[in-house]
Amino acid sequence: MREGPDIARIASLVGDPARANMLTALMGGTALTASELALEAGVSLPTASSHLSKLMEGGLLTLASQGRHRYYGLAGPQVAGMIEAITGVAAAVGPQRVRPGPRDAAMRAARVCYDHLAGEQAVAMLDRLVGKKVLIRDDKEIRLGPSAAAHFAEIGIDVESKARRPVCRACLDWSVRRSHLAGTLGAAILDKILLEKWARREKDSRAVIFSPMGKQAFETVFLG
Amino acid sequence: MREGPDIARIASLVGDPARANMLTALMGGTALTASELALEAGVSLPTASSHLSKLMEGGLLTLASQGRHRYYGLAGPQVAGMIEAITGVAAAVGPQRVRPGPRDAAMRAARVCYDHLAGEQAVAMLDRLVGKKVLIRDDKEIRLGPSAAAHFAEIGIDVESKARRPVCRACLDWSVRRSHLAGTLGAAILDKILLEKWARREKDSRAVIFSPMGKQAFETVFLG
DNA sequence: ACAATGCTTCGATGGGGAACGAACTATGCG
DNA sequence: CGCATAGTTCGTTCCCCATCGAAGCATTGT
Repeated sequence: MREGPDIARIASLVGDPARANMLTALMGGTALTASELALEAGVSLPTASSHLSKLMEGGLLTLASQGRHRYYGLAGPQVAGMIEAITGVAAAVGPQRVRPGPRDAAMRAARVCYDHLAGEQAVAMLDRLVGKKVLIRDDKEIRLGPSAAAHFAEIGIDVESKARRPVCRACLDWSVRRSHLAGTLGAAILDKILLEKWARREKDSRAVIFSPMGKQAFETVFLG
Repeated sequence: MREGPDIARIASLVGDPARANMLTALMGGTALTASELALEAGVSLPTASSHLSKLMEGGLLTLASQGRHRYYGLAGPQVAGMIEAITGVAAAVGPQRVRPGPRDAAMRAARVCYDHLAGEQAVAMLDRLVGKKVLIRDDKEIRLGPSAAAHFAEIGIDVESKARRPVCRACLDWSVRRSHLAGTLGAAILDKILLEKWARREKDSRAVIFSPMGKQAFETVFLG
């Protein structure tokens, strides 16, 4: 019978699906509110709150209170490294799934992540925006570049942040293992994509299917 | 709501105390039988068997049947790395135990991590090898330098990689929070240390105790 | 002061899974 | 063969904890 660092305690904190989803969401590097995390995890607010207090007690999260908002974030790089290690094993061991069907391919290409676009398309888009210096990537953070307002106004998107929620946020993509764009800007872009009918959402799935013409338009506007 | 690699599934496997004890025991690097693991975990044989089949199904263990004995071992370095990462977090946030005992000091100084050396000694060694440009550290990756083959041949270690496993790999050290050397080269070095009797393994522990002379020899060869 | 929002606490419910004893299978030994 | 050792499977019991609705605090806005 062994003793030492209580590894089971830490692992079991990550071992609940709701908590695992929350932690994965926080891997983007930005702190999120309890409500946002409840959405990410797919549980009610009371349930999320309970989970969050457990994660706090376990030392995996930090809390920054700002008025009536409470921003939860990962406690540090060591915790992030642990999540990444677990994700690595899960990814290595997981693909026991029988042949990735077309749905999986579609999911990898483009899917909804809460309220914004994720997948290869989304990662390519963020790369391009950063390449054109419309957005500026600092370490793990993303900010608007000087030309951002003009650039997005042309497309018909207002980058003024009405809500308190950040305009830009990096969100880690599990299929590509790189960041894509979240935040109100990411949400606005997804809205536009669906509004212009460049793509439609697959029913009962997070996959986003672009029409041939829609893909062309998307690439012209965001990857051009 | 997120999807992707099922991290909760993997984490919950580690999240049970009995299973966590088994995995920790297997971090020593040697495969153990079901009965031995039942003892380590402090559970009955049927319970242990049930846990082991779950760990097998989760892909965390390998099984080698030899007659009526069934030897369970960690599935690979990636799994070992994950356990180390979790241990690191647990040690960092853990209930700062009243005064670290001598055993803990020994563990911090040098211990076995699956099949290679970890602890302060191992971190110092990697630093020195990188300093001498025998190894080259790129971001998170470690490669052989031009002089590596000659350098290790002198010591009696062949750096030719026969297996598919990488020769060098960085492994995060929970006690020092820095990387040490894993991979086939790391394993070969541990082999040499034990073969030359520079150090012995503490019974029922992962600690590696250097003799005064052995430490001297080790430092001459690897830190000189 | 009152309403609205964001979040936590409380209490009741239900399901999952960890535990063990007993019975069963498999390998080795005389 | 029969007996012993090593492990797994089965069935039962029991406890922990994830879940949600309702109610309670706290902060902000009007």
